Amino acid sequence: MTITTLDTPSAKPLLDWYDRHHRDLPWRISPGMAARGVKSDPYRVWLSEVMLQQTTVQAVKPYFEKFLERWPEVTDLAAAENDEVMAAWAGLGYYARARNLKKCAEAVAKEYGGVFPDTEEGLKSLPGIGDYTAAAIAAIAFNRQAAVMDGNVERVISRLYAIEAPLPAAKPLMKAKVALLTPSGRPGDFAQAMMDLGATICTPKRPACSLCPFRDACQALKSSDPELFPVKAAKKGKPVRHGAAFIAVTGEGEILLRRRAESGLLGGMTEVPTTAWTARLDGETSAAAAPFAAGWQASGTVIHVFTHFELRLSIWRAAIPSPVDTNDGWWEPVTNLEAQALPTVMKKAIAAAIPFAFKTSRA
DNA sequence: TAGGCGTGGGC
DNA sequence: TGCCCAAGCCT
Repeated sequence: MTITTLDTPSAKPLLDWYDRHHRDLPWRISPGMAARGVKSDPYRVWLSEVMLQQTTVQAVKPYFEKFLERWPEVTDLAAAENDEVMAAWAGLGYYARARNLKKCAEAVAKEYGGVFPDTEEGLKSLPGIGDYTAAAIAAIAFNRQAAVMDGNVERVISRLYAIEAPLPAAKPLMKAKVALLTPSGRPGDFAQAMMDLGATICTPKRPACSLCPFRDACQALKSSDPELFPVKAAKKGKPVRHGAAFIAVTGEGEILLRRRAESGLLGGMTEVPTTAWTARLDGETSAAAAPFAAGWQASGTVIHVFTHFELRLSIWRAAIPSPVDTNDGWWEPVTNLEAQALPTVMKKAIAAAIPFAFKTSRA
């Protein structure tokens, strides 16, 4: 790979654009404040970056506020109960992030005396912090000249240089371009400016090129169509899996819940009893697979789409007078479901059998 | 390395 | 409406 500085534009127009058009976000120090010496809190930067992994700003905002209010410092999070953290994360998705968040907080508290390491290498050694997040924290919280590359930056760079090679193979080339473009002054603002640009101007569809600070330098705009970039490798089809979920409700208004295995899909989260989720549609989706004998009644089907498969869950409901002894799980009052670590698919399953179990109809 | 790993919004 | 997409990480 040959990289030259000859075709590298200046970062100054981008930084000037950022000074005027940056987004105000709960975890962000505005460039004006930063220029006056206000430092961003590494804990807040880390917390927001982990939450923002593959997750939209709008989805993250309420979770960030909730976590910060409940656990104001990394040492507070380190001392929290795992179940509390998982319940607080419920609904945000990619639950391995929550497990790693807790592990990371504990490592920072115990191994680093409650202070985040200030180098990419040190940060990357922590659970849940990879290439992107390590560079982002190093740049934003510690003002290090790290090459920050996320999906936004990939899009901006691929267009700026009209990179024809498909992702993910083209990543090293793109990262080298980012490194050349990253200024030694204001590296954190540069990283955030690239991401704001990708989120608001250099969007996947219908980019607003006339408003872009790189409009004079952009090779895709000059010689092609920016919307054609980045080029991506072909995707594969999404398989369908089937299963059954069982919602048992006692006369006292309790529901049978249990805890999923610690690792894997929805690891460590709470669920209602379900069969295995298999590719085949067979007897396993019938009431014969229920956790105990009762008058199980079909209550429709819930379809939930995960990243790599579509789940069709047959819902079965039973009203029983009092709790039944089961090998695992517990009986939880329906009025206390909001406090459980229930992923969205489980809220949908419960809502299908008990329409008023949750405040919002969506789940 | 490529696949596992959630969820909700936009078009 | 079915897809694409969103501040990726881990194995």
